[in-house]
Amino acid sequence: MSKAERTKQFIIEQTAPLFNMKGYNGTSMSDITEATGLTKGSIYGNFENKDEVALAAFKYNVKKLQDAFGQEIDKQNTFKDKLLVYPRLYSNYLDLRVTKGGCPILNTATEADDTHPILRKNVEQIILFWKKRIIQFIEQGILAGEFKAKDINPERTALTIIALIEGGVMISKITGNLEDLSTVMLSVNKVIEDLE
Amino acid sequence: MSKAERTKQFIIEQTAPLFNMKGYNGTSMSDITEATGLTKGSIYGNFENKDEVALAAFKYNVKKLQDAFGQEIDKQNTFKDKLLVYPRLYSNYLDLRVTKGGCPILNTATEADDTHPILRKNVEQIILFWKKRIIQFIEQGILAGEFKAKDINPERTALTIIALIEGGVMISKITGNLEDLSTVMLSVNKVIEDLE
DNA sequence: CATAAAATATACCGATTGGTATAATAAATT
DNA sequence: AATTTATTATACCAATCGGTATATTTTATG
Repeated sequence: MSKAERTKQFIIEQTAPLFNMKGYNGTSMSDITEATGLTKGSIYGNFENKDEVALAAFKYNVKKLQDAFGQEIDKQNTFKDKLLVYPRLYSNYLDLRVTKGGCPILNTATEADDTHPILRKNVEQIILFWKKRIIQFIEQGILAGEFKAKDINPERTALTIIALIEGGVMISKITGNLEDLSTVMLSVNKVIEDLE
Repeated sequence: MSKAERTKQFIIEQTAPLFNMKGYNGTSMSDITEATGLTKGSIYGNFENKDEVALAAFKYNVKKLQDAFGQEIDKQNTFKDKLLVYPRLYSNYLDLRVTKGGCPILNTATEADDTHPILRKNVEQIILFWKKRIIQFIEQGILAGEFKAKDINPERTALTIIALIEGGVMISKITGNLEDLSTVMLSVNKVIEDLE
């Protein structure tokens, strides 16, 4: 890894929590130079503009999320257990502070949906990818005989799980009560249990 | 209503959609003067600062929401029907454009949680009030014999309904697919049906 | 070790930010 | 109708915004 590549990575790592907490509009270039200890020349030598830093920070935060979940999902042998990883890890997600400032998907989605087309498109793709993954687990679970084939709507179930998670994070962050999130995760558990 | 009061109300009405779409940080004083056709002198003659405009706009958006739902809830005779108002109205909430830019609770919560203590506190109170209201409907429904007394956790059910709604709004707004929200609302329906 | 190339720092740009003092105007009161 | 009061417009403020040209320093290469 060249010096520039390392610096680029360093900038991303230092600003990712910033963008997740303060948002795109709330994070200024001086916030970025302050957090990294670097100067504007250095930042603009490694990134085209603020948009590129924000996008890289968002992708970094999402990757962190996906890595944590992907790793745990891979350990599971049944599709039900794979699905159950979501409520289990999210139950103390805010406590673990995987991504400081809450869920980057939720944060970026609500800020960018009406204002920032590039970020918007990126969040949309992440959500659609996530939905597809859950749908696949459900469909594979049906084929494997884990779940009942009738009365199951994989897409609806996937959307329900995602909505519960993101809504739960939102509630928990605003009340400051981490238990709210784990309470909502009990409902995600039930949704998964009801598949069989 | 005095001239000043009318102007104040006018400013709120014109800026409420702005704050809901572009957020607190994304809405500038010039956005406000442009949207109202007034000058800074007029804005600052009616409001202390930008914070006050934002807070008033948020409260206005929430009231609009509460009025629409409260009115429909009052029409219902059973507590189950009162609860069912939420999924029914939210099913085409984004289509109705009651509050342009999506749900003000969701938008303000995700922006303010780590950055804006005053707005944060206000959103928290709204959420707690909403939760309490749902819990009351459930408890009254149990007393009225509409819902079964056992195996029901009113708080958990309330949090689940709110999470589903807010999560559903977030998904629908980012995908641009209004059907996603109504799909998630089917799950809210089920949560309510399961109470009896 | 000298030199070329890459990376970072400095100093600046015009535009915009939220906010204010004061002047001009409109409304209410006598 | 005259005068006081309330409201709105104008003109300005320092600070910060995102961004850039250039100088300096660091790193890699011959």
